[in-house]
Amino acid sequence: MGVTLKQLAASLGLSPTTVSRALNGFPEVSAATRKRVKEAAIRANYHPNTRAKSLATGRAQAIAHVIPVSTSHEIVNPVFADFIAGAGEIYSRSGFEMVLRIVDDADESQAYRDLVARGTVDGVMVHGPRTHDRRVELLSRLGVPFLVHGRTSDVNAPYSWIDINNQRSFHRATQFLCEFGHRRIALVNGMSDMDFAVRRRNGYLQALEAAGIPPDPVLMRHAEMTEPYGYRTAQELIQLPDPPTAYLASSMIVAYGLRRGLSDLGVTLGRDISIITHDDELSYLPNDGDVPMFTATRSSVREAGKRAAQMLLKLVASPGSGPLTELMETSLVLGASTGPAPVRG
Amino acid sequence: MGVTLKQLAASLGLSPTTVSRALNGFPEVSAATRKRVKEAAIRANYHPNTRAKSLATGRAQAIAHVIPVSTSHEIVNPVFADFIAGAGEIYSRSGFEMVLRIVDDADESQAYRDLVARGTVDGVMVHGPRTHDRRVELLSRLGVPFLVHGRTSDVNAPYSWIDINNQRSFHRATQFLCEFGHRRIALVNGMSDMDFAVRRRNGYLQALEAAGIPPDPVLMRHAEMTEPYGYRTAQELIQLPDPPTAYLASSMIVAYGLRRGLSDLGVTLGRDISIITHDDELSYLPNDGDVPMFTATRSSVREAGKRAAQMLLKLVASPGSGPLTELMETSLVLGASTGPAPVRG
DNA sequence: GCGCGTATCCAAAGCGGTTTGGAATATCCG
DNA sequence: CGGATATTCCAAACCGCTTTGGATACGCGC
Repeated sequence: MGVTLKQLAASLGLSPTTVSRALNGFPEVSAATRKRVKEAAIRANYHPNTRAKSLATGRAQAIAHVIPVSTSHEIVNPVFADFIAGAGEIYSRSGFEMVLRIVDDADESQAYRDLVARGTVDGVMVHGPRTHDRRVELLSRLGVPFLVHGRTSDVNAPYSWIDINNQRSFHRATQFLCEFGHRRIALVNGMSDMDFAVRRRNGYLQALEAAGIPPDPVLMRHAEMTEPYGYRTAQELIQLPDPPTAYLASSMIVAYGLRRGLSDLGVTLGRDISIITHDDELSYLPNDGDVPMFTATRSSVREAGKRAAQMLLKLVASPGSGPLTELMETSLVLGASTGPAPVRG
Repeated sequence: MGVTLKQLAASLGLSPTTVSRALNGFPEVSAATRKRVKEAAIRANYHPNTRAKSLATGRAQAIAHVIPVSTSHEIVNPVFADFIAGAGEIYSRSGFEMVLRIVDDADESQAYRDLVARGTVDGVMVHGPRTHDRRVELLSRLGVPFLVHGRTSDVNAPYSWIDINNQRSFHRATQFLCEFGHRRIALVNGMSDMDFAVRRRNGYLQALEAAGIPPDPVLMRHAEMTEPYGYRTAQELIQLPDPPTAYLASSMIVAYGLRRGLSDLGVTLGRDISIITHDDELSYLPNDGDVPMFTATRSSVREAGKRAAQMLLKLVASPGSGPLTELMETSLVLGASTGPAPVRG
């Protein structure tokens, strides 16, 4: 353990009060003393004890990220890693700590209560919101600043969130495919209770309707976004009497699966069959270059993490600043995986 | 904020002392009182303030995970997410908090000093060790319990770690390929300064030597483990005058890239060319089924996270318990991506 | 009835900081 | 030079909990 304020003060022949004020930039201390104190602090490698400080000030200087992992489908969404990397950068710059909680969604409510009652953190980041997410109501009631990465429907109370424009993205992507003459377009989506999945489906359905294409339930898939899910889906759908000529994938991982499933059957992407995927710009799955492999709706989840952290810190600093919201637009990036619908034989 | 101990005590007509002892199971309190206190605590949704508690006890009840992210190669290793999910499960079961630090490796040393001097955590988990990692020495000197996920060479002081047997895994995998008649085996490895990459290369080299195959530097690749890296490598190596008939990949992501690179050239895995990959059992990249897609050296990184957390908690509980080490063996799982070396035309 | 052990509870002193309300010294001004 | 005003520092209370060292009351044996 390090030096305490008291020890430092004693070694300088000063009171703890003065040392505290000198280090925290209060005006009631002479410039000479402040300099002397600061130098001594560095020399002694003095760092104020976090717990004591936050007990005294009432601020925890920490943000919790609560990551739901249900026992049923134990998938850790790979976007968390990049989102958290972005947020962490902001936190350390602001002297905040990031507390991570992996929580089974069965006792999730208890986890939030606990976190707030114990005063462990000043704010909460909510991950993976579902369509009707009770956490928003719970956290509002608990009166702790929080920000949702994504949104949830059917909640009347206002709340702070950051999200990408899922609906518009998938609308555009679908529209783009329609303009290329595709009429059988499959939607390979995430779990149906996730809010983002619903919004993407809405965008998809609206674009189909605008193009006068009746939606086909067989072409709309929902599941955990793994690579084999993409593979399986491609292999299944291609056997349909009237198979899709284009696919919309909800993540790069799924898109890789689709691609593998299709190319195993000798299909050439962008000629025989088209794929558009959402691309979170995960660092180990870059979809870049002059002509990216996939045509994609692109948005950096790492950047979202940065902004989310900034917004949440603002909410913590001034709780009255009302609900903050940010809707990030995605860019539709043209890659090698799309082309006009093949002319029917 | 919740109820305080003092308030709870006042509402019961008891002293804070007695309430504290009642809740923490001390014997100096009557069964009747204890029952009364516990019930009141639940009714009032009382949770002891973490900061006050740990200030009083001197234990932070928290573990730091420090994740290095260098500005040069900003990759967030996808295994972190699953490792952390495993560790987090153990922590919450033991009432510990997980503090995450994303740290630029330039000021990494400062981050550890800070963390310890401030008393923010009781223990530190070290991620992504390099071959000569100075962090081990630093943390030993700071006198904080720590555990390395992986190992580092050339450190004389003993330290605690958990690792998979990288060398043995890649030895076995290489040997397996040799027995199938392969003599041109590429190693598509991670960054060369990472400790795991060195150990895997050693295993590979030893197996080659045992089989009487001189190593070819051209076939040994090192880079950040992205999918395009695998793709590019496959496309490059196949153009060699004497191209490899088998590949060893350091991760599923890289293996996917290799597979894509090869199948784009019309290669059939397991017949024309073989691939063995290391498989961390990432939840969104399952390599399972009756016949997994890839023959793989398999080891669950999530399980490693669990065990690592348990070990670190043990170190924190009894610092004298000496360095704890665990070497996890991998299993070599036969999949569809390997077969005998093709007979030369 | 007295002394003593035991059961039960409490007052007060920390833990390491911040912050309020002075006190002591220096500075200024008429 | 005396009093008002800054300037500079400090003692002590407090944040919410644990824990030491009693205090009180009770039961028991002699």
